Amino acid sequence: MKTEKISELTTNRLSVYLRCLNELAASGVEAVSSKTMAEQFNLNSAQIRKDLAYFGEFGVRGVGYNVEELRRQLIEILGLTVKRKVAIVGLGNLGTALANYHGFSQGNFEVVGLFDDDPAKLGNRTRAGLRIQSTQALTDAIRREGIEIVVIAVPANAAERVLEQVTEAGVRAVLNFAPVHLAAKPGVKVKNVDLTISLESLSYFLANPSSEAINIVDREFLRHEAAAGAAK
Amino acid sequence: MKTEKISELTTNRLSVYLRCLNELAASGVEAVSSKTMAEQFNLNSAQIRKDLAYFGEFGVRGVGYNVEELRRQLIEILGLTVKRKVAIVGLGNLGTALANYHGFSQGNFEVVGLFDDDPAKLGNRTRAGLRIQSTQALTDAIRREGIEIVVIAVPANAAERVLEQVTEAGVRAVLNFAPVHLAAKPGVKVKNVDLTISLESLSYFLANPSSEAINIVDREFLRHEAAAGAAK
DNA sequence: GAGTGTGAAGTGATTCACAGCT
DNA sequence: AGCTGTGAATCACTTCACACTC
Repeated sequence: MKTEKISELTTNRLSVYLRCLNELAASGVEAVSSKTMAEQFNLNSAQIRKDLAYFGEFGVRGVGYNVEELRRQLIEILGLTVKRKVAIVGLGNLGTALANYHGFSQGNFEVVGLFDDDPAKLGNRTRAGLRIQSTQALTDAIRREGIEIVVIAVPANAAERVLEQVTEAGVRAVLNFAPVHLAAKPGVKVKNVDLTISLESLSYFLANPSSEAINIVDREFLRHEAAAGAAK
Repeated sequence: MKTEKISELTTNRLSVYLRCLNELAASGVEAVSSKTMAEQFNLNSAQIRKDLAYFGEFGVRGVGYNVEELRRQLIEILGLTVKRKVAIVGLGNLGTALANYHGFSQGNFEVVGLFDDDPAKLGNRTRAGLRIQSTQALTDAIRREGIEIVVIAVPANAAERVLEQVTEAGVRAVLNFAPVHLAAKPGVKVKNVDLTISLESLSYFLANPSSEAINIVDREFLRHEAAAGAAK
């Protein structure tokens, strides 16, 4: 076990390993080797071992990893032992979608607040029965409810302002769907999901079929897309 | 100008540059330097110059880049001169959201088909007035309408099957929202958007505040998340 | 024999630094 | 003087290969 800095590429892969272990556990499999897991996502087995070794010695030489135990360890490492409260800001099409999206409220993340500027939307409810509130109530709600993650689904020009407001209120984790680069303060993490980049990347590929270079495509599985930029 | 292999990290950044140039053009700015652009997304100016230099010599030494011309060039490079037809498969919460999502149908991408297996959904219409069709009609529609991009928004266990079907029908670009690693055939590009990984990544950060290492966060802006794995 | 944990080597991406053009 | 284009240097990530344990 080392105490180096952990790359986000590594932690992203931990999520994937966890998913894999969940399935194995559900099928009653008790042990698994890095090689077996590696084959599932064309990844190198050494990479899996290395990723895990950053956090401890979870395996048994000659045997492999105990599925249940490794699963518990990953849950612990990823901080999934506690439920995180989530607020969604911006209830346009995408925000509304996310509010109704099951995988979102499911499991370890619970959407507890919806906020929008548009007076016409106030009071509307999503399928889950949550009421849309004014963004003026956001700061209060974050503090009162202990909201840890904010999803920004507002137009690009409003995103920076929302980030400032929620950072001010003490939020340190933000999932940003607005197509802008947000400059986060140190200590605040912004993950970006940029559908335009994804689509244009596909467009590039369609326009330049030669870019298909098989070995590259392969290796690019699981690089992460975009993480925040702290100022300076 | 080189003819090396272009990394997806580079093409993702091209999208960002284009966005920036669109704004500059809208504000009437005529020329811009790599340094100015770099400051906007805390990126290194050499990286911008290098990214662009893969495709040609667009700048003028001592002066910078002409906004309009570089914009045109990027549009050309990214294949955004033609409109790409898009189909969405899986009209659950997320798929429906995407179908109604404006940024999607806007600009260079046009959603022309919605497909779902659930008989109860058939015939339903989205805001834009599109009818949901059976997935049995998918293969036909792809060929008839010239659909180039398919968005997969079905549950994890159905995603692989959809990928096979649309690949079979000739689609070479796929945007996958299902939380699984899809093994694409060579020549087919799959971009993954995995909200679970994003959320768990934020959870990891909340659970391990020490992971905040400022210089790393900075550098991680704009790495891409996950691209397909071709078999083998 | 099988499979982990890990230094060392290899590969790829970013940044530096500067020659060369305007 | 200012800014591009690019080889060289640096840095980060992945893969190899093997000592070690069960």
